[in-house]
Amino acid sequence: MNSPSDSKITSRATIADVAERAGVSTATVSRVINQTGPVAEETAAQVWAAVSELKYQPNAAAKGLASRKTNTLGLLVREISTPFFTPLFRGIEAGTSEAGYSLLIHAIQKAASPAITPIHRPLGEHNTDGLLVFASSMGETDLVDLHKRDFPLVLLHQAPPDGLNIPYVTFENKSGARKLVDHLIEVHNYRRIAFLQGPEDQEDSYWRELGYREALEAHGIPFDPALVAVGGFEEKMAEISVGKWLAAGTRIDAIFAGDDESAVGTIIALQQAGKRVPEDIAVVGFDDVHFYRYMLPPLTTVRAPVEQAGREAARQLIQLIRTGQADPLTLLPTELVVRHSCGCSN
Amino acid sequence: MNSPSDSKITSRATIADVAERAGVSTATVSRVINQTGPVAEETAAQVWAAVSELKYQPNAAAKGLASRKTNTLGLLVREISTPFFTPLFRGIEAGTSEAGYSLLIHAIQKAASPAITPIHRPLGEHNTDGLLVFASSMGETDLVDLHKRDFPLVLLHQAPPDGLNIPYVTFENKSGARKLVDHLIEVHNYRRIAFLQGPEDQEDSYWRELGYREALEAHGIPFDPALVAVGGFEEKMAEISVGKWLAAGTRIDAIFAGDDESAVGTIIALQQAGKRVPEDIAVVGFDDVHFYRYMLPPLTTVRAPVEQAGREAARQLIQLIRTGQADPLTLLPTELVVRHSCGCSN
DNA sequence: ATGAAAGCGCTAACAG
DNA sequence: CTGTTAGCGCTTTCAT
Repeated sequence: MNSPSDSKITSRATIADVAERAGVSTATVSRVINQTGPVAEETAAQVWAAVSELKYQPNAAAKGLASRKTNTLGLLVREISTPFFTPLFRGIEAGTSEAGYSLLIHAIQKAASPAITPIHRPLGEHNTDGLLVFASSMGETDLVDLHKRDFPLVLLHQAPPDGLNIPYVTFENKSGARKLVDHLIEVHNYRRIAFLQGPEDQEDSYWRELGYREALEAHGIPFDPALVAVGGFEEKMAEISVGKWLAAGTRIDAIFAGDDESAVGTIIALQQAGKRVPEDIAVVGFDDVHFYRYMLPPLTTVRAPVEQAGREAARQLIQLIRTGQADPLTLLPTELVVRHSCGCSN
Repeated sequence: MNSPSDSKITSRATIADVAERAGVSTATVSRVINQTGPVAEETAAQVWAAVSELKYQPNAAAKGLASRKTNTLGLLVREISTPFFTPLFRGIEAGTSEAGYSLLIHAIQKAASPAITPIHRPLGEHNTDGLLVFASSMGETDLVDLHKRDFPLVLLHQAPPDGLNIPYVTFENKSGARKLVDHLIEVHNYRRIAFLQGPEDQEDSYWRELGYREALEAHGIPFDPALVAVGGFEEKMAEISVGKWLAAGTRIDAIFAGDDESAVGTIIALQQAGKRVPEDIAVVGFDDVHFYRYMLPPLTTVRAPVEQAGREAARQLIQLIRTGQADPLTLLPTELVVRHSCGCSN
């Protein structure tokens, strides 16, 4: 098929090579490849032939320079190792590649001092056509800055600062939490329900707490500050907080751990203290992390459509890039998943 | 600080703008920014001042075009959702960003027909300075092709085809499996030990099976084909295979599930059939997936340094890009983790 | 329907 | 130590 001369190919074929091979101009090659502008069928065929003979692949940098776009989306995240990240990432990747974009990732190292924002600038502009910003991975200053410049941005699990019109996708944390706590109260008659807060800068946590409080209020249960502690959406932190409650002898019927990670920590702390879950104290989580399906006891939680959120965020961003417009707020529905840790005999 | 004129900045500052502002040539600006070539301290200071005043950020595409490198590493993966992926990715990201590179990700969709390799070419060349290829995410043809062109490649968990000199990082699957099965035989006196194979194209699986066989042989236990089935490094597939053994009444002392995912499926199948683990049948996994720490019973497994493998792969690739050389084979050590599912009372 | 030519923003000799 | 000047490979008017 190929000429025998392709043994020591060092540099790749350029558009000029293709043009020469096909006997046309580079402009024509560009037209057929990008389907921009009319080209005679015959000519196009020749060009395609040359392309495959030369195994031509356009140089992305040159293309980007000339066309002023990269066909690349940037993703800014802080913490990669949460089980939460896997489905999210999967969704983002799917939404991105389905639309023909590439994904450039940048993980902010947790260790970095909080004040001094590291140079995640490489992702800022000109390297990507738009940015997906997860939770609090970018400082407000930078956010405002980029937005002022009309750089396409979509926020994930974090509301835009002030009244900035940056599209924002998350799921129904409040109503999910509400359903969960309603269940605890209505079905199981628990009254002393504790709550473990997530990280301060996590909006999800704020809304979940609101749902928790609303549920209490709706059932005439007074809010008790002694029943709220930090869980940090982390196993260890939850373990510690629960340990303190136990040590203090706080009377508790059930613990809404804020998320599944904390629920795991909670269960561990409880079991180590000789408490049975759910007989002595019930525990519920949030997110429905896949890996915890087989926890013992099976965890009652709220299913958050994490993957879908990722995909939707990518979609919004691409739409924003292409049309300049996107939905200001995308709220994905959550669903109560009743298993056994709440006391149900599922 | 800034002039009040920065309200309607539309296009970004270019190197020419900086040069003008600082009263020097673009070449000088380039020199100070990239620290290439000598520049008077005073001049440099002026340039930096101009840079920050203009909030200048180099255009990556232009830089890439001119310098013929992208400072970007590509990562090719097939399946993102395995728990295995999280730590791997974390390691890769760390190794990549520590060296000042960016990470471009491309996940091959599983659904795609096996024969027709999709165009994952965008990652191929010119978009990245090198490629990290995970397991069998790239067809051999493409691999050979890229390698022939001297495109920097590092393989993860997959040996290079033929005698191709492509650096390759993985962990000590064989000796890990050996240690595991030795433990089963020597400590617990099991003789009828079954093995669940991973996917055919997964090299890891091959080596684990070899370790398994070696252990049997070393203890004079004849290899019994009836004790080997497919697990696919998947929960469901393992469940099915174990179900078949159970249905067939195969006598089994212990099951080496190939990996942790399969171990979970194995335990589920066993428990559903009313068998106790480890009392009736012991189960061991491989990888030591973080999320399964709290499985019941606690899983005896082999800890694979997944994150380290990712980081190391990134390092090797960068070294290959920079120096043209890298270690042909990087073998990371594995460690036996004895918990309870093997029969030990840990 | 096609070609010529001017950049896109930056780097890298080569002079000075 | 600094400036001039070609390109890098591709897109995109503007002619034809």
